[in-house]
Amino acid sequence: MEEPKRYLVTSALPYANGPLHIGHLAGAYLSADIYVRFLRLNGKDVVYVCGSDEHGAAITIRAKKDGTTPQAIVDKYDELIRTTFEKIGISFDIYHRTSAPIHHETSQAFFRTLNQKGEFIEQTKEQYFDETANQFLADRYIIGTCPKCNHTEAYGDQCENCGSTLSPTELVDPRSTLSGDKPVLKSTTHWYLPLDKYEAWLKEWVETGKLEEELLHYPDQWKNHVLGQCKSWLDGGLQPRAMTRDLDWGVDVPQEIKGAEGKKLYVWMDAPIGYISATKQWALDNGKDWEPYWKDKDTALIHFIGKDNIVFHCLIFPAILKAHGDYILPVNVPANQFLNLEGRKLSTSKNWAVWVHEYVEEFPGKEDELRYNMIKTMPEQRDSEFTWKGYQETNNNELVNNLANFINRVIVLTNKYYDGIVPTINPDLQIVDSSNQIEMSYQESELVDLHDRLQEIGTHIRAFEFRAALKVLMEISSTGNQLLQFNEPWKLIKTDEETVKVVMNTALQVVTALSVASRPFLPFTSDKIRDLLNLPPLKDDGEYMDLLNKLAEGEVILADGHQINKPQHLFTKIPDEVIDAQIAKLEAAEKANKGVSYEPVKETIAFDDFTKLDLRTGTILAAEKVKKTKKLLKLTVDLGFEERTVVSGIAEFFKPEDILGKQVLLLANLAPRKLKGIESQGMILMAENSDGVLDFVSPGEGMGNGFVVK
RNA sequence: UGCGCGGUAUUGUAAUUGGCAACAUGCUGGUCUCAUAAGCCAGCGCUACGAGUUCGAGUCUCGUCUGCGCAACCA
Repeated sequence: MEEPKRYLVTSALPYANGPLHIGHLAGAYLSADIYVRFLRLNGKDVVYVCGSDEHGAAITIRAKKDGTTPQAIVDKYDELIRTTFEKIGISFDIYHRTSAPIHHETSQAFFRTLNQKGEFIEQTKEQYFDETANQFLADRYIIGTCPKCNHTEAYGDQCENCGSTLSPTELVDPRSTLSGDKPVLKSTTHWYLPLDKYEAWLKEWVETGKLEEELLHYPDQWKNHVLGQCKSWLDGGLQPRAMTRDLDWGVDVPQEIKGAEGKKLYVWMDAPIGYISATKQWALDNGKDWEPYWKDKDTALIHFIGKDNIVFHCLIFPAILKAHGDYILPVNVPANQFLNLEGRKLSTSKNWAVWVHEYVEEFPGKEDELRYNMIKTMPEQRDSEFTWKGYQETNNNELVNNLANFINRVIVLTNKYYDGIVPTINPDLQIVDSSNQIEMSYQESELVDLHDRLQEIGTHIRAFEFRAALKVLMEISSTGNQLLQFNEPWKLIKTDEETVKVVMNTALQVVTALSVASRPFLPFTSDKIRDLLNLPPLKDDGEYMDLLNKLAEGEVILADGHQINKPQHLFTKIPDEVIDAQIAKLEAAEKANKGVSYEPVKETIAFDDFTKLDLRTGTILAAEKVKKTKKLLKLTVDLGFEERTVVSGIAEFFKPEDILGKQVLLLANLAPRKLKGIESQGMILMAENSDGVLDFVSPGEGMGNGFVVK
């Protein structure tokens, strides 16, 4: 494949129901930002689009909970996310929103075309319906008792307490979140995308890069885990997937289509089309034509996402694009894995996160410090980890001691020796080369190295190896330090002023190169270095390319006689107190969050209701894991007068051998029910804390079996 | 339970086709004094466990343990 004529780069649309945390940045935004900044610096035609994903059931529910409207929720978070991105330097060409009219039109037109081409199949299924609210209920609108852990507030699609994936019909005692009533099953019709029909070409396209004999991408350039996950889905067989929902918040199914009343587009149909509508808006704003970016085969479409979105961007969205026709498919989907925080998973609901909007408030002017650390530990191939200690170390050891210190040394010496004017040199003089430590002319040593390293950075960035690229950037700074060390201009100045000029001029060329090469990673620092050198800020328009060309021609990149500015520190050390405070904050926030998670006391019951429960003491005689389950144990409990078989969802907390002989309380008159084919005759009483950890509720020492609890 | 991606020095991360396991940090020693007590030089330290294929395995195969994700099952 040839060099593409233009690039369309997307980052996953953030969901507008909460602020951004560092995991978002590490997943889909920093990497894309580096990539597009680099392309722009090489004079490429690139458009980088993103926007807020503002539809879906979660937002309506959030609005109801907060006593406000969905629009108010998305307005609030769209604004917060938008400004946060801007402050941390993510350089979108447009940050759009899916609530915009142009998006509604675009996604409806897509649906219309697919419908007209007969790509959809209509299917009728039974779904819960709230008769009071007079509407069908999305999975998230139904809560009930989790069949696994008996958590009473489980959602229709998932129990947040035990993490089980559920379907609404499995919930015990389902209730509608709208009215609180028990919903009824009613049939509803939806439009399904027959992914099974596309499976063959999707498989060939993903695995070989070929579609209808045309090579569209090289699979070996895709990341392992991306290919792996696609294969996993493809091998498992794709199923038709509903592209519509019964909701009142989202993009309407085009109303002229029969049966469209009350139907909205499924968010995963809606959201990726947001990339297209954002591009359209960008084109309108800038007097451009959007179509080549999506329809011309010379365009490289690249989706930056987190690993949770792989299937949507590698299979479902391509299927939609191809079913529509005329559209190109992504040439790569460089998904990142997940970033952990201090050894644990980031969690919005548990408040275990570093919020980016808080970071930029608390660390003003330190945007690049966060970017640097996150690029360095970016989860490119596997999950990685952010720690405050690590953040401090990379800042102090690498940014301050290496990069900023080198630049400062050069600026200080230039001011001291030459009043800040770049010295004119005698090109025949030799200096000590930093890599070979032998005497060479400055041309053949440092400037050639510099050229090679700059090119190497580009190679890495094009291969989505951002950590590796950053490493090479720091090597440039390291060799700068070596250059000064080996030549010792502060000594040499006493004996050989002419050679010192060569050393300093060379060092200034290195600093100039750094001002450009640092740009994709550390945009704010790039501006600061340009200012120190008294050069205009980069316009992100081919400067990297110009620099490489000049170096290749053996030309200098900072001219003799140029006046630079006075020294200023680029980075400062971050002391322990600041780091300790952040760690304390993290723990406090989590604790505070825990404090509010007590379950509310249930409604008052009469004594008679209590006496209906027959609670008995018993001893666990036998325990074994129920096959093919993660959570279930089959227990045999001795009640003195009889033995009971009980299936209990405690396998995640207790090993069978550890609970033999354990005395427990058993609800003995619970109606038996079958779990994985085993009849469970009762329920073991467990206490559960806010982390979902279970423990037995046991009688004191020496109590026999079979006795009544009252 | 199945599938996918992982497990590398104190810590964080590397390692095209199998070929001397690298970088940063850390620690030890040396050295410079332009610089933000920074820099530079030298040294120490690692492939989860067990087997197999191979002249040669971090890399390939099998098993065990284990982290994460996805899916299935699921009162």
